Amino acid sequence: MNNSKKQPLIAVVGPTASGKTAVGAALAKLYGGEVISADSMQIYSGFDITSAKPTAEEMGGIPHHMLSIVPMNTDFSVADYCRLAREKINRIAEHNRIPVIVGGTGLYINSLIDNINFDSTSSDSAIRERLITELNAYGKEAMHKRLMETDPETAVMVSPNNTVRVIRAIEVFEVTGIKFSDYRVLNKGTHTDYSLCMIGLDYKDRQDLYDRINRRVDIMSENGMVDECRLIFENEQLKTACQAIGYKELLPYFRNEAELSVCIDRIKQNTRRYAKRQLTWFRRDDRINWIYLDNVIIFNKIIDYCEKIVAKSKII
RNA sequence: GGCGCUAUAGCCAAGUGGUAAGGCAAGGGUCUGCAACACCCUUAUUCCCCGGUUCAAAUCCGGGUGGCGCCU
Repeated sequence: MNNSKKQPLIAVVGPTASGKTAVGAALAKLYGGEVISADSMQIYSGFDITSAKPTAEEMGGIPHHMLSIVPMNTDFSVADYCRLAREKINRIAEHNRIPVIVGGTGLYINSLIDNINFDSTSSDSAIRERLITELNAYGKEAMHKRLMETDPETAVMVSPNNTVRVIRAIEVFEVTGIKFSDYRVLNKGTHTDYSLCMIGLDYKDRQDLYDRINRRVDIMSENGMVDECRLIFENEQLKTACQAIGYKELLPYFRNEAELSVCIDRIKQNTRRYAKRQLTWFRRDDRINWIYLDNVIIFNKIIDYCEKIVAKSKII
């Protein structure tokens, strides 16, 4: 009912290599919008080929935001993403244009549209470093036990092996004095600021997606991914960006510890697994209208489907 | 043609008389400041086939079939 007051927003989501880039740009063109990328690796400058950043041609003259906005050697987090992306959305809205979120990083997208609150300081790198030192000294079971004492709800949910989450939960408690389980509830967005239309791209036959992924890795390789990563390997001190698929699998090759073809196969495999994880993230969101691309050969057909979905959502 | 070795999941395998380890791949799931991260769960009623011995066989015996190696 008060949907009309909310900012309309289109989101194009899906696994890697499903074709989001082209669809996003086409929808932005169709509705007079601008694209906001939601990709945790395309955020970094450099890594143009490796992270499959849209080319100028693919952007088709449509403004794209949140691409190449931070140097590779800096830390970046969801909180930073939400803050910056909201600024962009507000500016686009002021010009009465439609923001089109396009990306595969589920955490970024959900945090943004579901209004999760990251404002209160609840991160402290000094404390985190100390906790990691303690983890190395006492072991993961000891850290998990410590979490169990202060916050059993979270401890039960998180395996002792999942040291990343265990440490974060302890960190939140030490910084804020609030249990992570309560912190989650407190910061949970109670509403969305947007009048949403979410479109998901996928393939009914998983093998079709995997074939696309394998092919794309070969193409990226032909287009200079290896040289791009080698240059970064030789010149940069990466922080968060060192997790990029493509980069980390090539490291053994740069160190003369593995053959290139083995590393390329590894990139394909890790990309496939990543796509699978993306799908489990997005599948649980029933706001998403899925389009299955298996037998769709003509691109405009996809856009026709999208148009119908957007019309039905009545956000515009 | 003769001799020897071998056969366990999609792949690599452990198991040599007591009721099928493990790894990889695959599938499903979790996710609130590193998320292209991290983690969790599932996956052989059966061990190439046929017969025998035994309370009990993937394991021992005989035969067959496939693979590998050597000899002629």
